[in-house]
Amino acid sequence: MTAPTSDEELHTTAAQRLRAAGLRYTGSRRAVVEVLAATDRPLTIPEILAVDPSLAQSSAYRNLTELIGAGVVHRIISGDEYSHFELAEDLTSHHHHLVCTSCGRVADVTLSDDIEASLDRALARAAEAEGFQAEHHRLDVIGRCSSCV
Amino acid sequence: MTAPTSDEELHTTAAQRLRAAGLRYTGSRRAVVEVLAATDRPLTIPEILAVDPSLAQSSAYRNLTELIGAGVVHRIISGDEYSHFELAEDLTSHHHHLVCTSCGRVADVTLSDDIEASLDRALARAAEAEGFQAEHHRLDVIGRCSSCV
DNA sequence: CTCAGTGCAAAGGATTTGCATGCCG
DNA sequence: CGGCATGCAAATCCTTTGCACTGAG
Repeated sequence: MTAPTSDEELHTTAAQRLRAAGLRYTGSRRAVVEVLAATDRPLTIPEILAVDPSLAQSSAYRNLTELIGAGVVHRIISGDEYSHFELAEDLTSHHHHLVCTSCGRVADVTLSDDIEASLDRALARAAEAEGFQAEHHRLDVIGRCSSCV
Repeated sequence: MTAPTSDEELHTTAAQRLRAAGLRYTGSRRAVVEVLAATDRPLTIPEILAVDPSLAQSSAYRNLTELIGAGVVHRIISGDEYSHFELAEDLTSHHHHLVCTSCGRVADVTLSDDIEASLDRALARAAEAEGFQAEHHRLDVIGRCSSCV
């Protein structure tokens, strides 16, 4: 459950998780993971393709779907535009998102551990009261980024 | 900023907000608001149309868009399916959502005031550190509802 | 060889939009 | 009357899928 610290470790983990799902860690899948690892914010498909134009759009979509299924990548549905993709939280660290209502850009943000802990407790309690089995939470801040003020 | 307590007050507020945007509070717009007011969870377009089959799909989409613009309705992007719609928070009360990964159903849930307060402070602080101007936050719990365990 | 992976193009599906008509003010 | 509102159908556009081909084991 420790987050990998090196790129090598990241790819090893990714390969393991894919293999566990009966899938291969191919060159293009590794390329997608590398693009996501090289940035500090969730990217859209067009952004990923812009970074590595050798990737085919359909394969990018398909590979991201597989990577999500294998628990290597996480998908963020931010709004009316493209989905954003980032590495799974246990490959990076628990964080949340700042979503700009103007340009759609998404940035990462972290909260202090004690806020997270009390939030988790409160959510688990509330979910249980509704007969819900909570798996995780999603917390986004909606606003304007510095370029769009 | 006080939440309306009666249906009458709700419709008055809705009409005011639309008028402020140069729009009319027509019968079908009122019908949409009534459907949303009559339920305790966010609904999809098909669900809204099922409750009131006299509504046309395109008009429902268009009216919801206008109502969102006027601050009467809020849109929830839950996942790969339809969007969910509910009355704006200041017409109901601040709450969050339990999203079922299995059936896509969305339920409302509230947290204690002190959790909300400390969360707001933490988010404002974190957003500011990123040069973000926070407008509001969105917090969803992802999990399984009682029917889908 | 076998079967997953890839790329192209076409299909899918929720949402939006064009256009002619209806209706409130 | 003027202009927003409505409904139908067609268009959009992100995303998924069919199919034939390539490549790793």
